[in-house]
Amino acid sequence: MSDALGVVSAALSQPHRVASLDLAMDGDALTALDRIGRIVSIARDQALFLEGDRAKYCFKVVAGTVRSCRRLFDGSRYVANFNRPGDFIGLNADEVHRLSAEAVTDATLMRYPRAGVEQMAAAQPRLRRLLLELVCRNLAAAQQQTLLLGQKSPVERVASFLVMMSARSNDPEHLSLPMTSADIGDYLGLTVETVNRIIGQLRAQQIIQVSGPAEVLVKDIITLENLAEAA
Amino acid sequence: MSDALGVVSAALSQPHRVASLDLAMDGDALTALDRIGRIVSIARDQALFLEGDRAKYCFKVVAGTVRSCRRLFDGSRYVANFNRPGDFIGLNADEVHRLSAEAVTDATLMRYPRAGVEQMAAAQPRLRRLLLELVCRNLAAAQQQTLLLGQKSPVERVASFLVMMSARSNDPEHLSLPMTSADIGDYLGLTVETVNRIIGQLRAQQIIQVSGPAEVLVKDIITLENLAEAA
DNA sequence: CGTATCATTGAAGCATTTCAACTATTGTGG
DNA sequence: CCACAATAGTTGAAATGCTTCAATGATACG
Repeated sequence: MSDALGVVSAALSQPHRVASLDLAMDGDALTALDRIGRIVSIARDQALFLEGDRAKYCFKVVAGTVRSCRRLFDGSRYVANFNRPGDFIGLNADEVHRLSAEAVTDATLMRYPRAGVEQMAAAQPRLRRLLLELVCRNLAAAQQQTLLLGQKSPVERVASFLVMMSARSNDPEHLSLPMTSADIGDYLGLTVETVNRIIGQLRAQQIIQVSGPAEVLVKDIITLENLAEAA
Repeated sequence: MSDALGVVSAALSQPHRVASLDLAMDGDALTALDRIGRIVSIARDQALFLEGDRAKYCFKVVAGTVRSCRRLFDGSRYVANFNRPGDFIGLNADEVHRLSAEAVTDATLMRYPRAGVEQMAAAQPRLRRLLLELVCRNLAAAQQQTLLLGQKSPVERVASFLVMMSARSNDPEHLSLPMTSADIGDYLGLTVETVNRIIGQLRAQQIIQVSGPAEVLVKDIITLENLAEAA
């Protein structure tokens, strides 16, 4: 069996659960990791790695936004995650990446050789636990997404997405959505048109306000959460 | 932060990846685990534990089929997994279970105290690795399900489900589907009617054959795989 | 300044859902 | 062991709502 030291794309956490903050508490275990890391940069729409690539490295987003996705042979695309600063991307894959990672915006990342990470994890229980925690968090997020795609209506999906982004944002009222509608659509299992129409509705209902390109203001988080909740 | 020794509901693996077999290779690490386990039985439709319950134990299915699911306040239900013999169910949850586990059929399981599992894992690298492998496998399965729900058509979903069940079956041509259409529907994000209509189509096309209640014969796995594949 | 990409809006088509009725099966109590 | 009740599967018809197709408008970028 292959090595499975899963370092993982730390996915969007479910609402009402802070994802990054409690990670900071264990920051020292992660900064230790940084000793074997190297900064890499990547331009918008460039691939960090492709599905099927040998998983030699794993990454942590330092700045910018990255998407984990897969292209299907019929041309459609499936977006599994948006990765924001602090999130890990990488290799729960056996030997190869199961998802591609592409830069939504110009991005800066920390790159860690997987072998090194495994060595450190083997020696450091705290780091090990932290990495496991990340995998579990990702699993929870994936299951949450499963629920969203399987049971929620388009409006609920978009509302959930916004609530999720709000929960992850530094300022919960002020969202920056650097990804395109197509990205969001492929993430939520909807077409671009449907996503936009729903955002239009939410705007008309004064629930959100579009302040600029990629800038959204949440005016009524309560209503938004009510719309989101079918979970 | 809570303990996150994630032992995990080993989900249905994606097609073309054997899930249980390679696990047997590391069986000794798992049999060691059995020293702290206890056999428990559960009747059809009974809950092993509920979403929100304190996650004191984790389980391994010995016989029967279990579903991991969640009930939404609007009455609908979301089935995350079907767990078959050899699969682990349990606690990637922080302190509480995130999903309920209910018996699809009368079932026998091995129950392990989580604290004990964590102790053993801390001491045994092989076991640790094995459990991590299980978590990662589950994550992969959840992402696969995400793709299915987000991108695939109803026919593709049902075909995928059958291919998946075939891949997990001892005899790939002979499937036993103990779960109800409602279970399958909630798993695939479809209504009972749609599931049944599609199964009817597949039967009419001689791709499958329903030999008895809960018994399906796969007559044309190639076509089935073609129908399933949008991934 | 022009081009390519992305967002927006409209209208039509179609597939799944929803609703409803009926049949079959399972299980239970008499 | 039969009969009835409850659950599950099946089929049909209508409705809804998302997708698809198409065109326009806005924005970023060369």
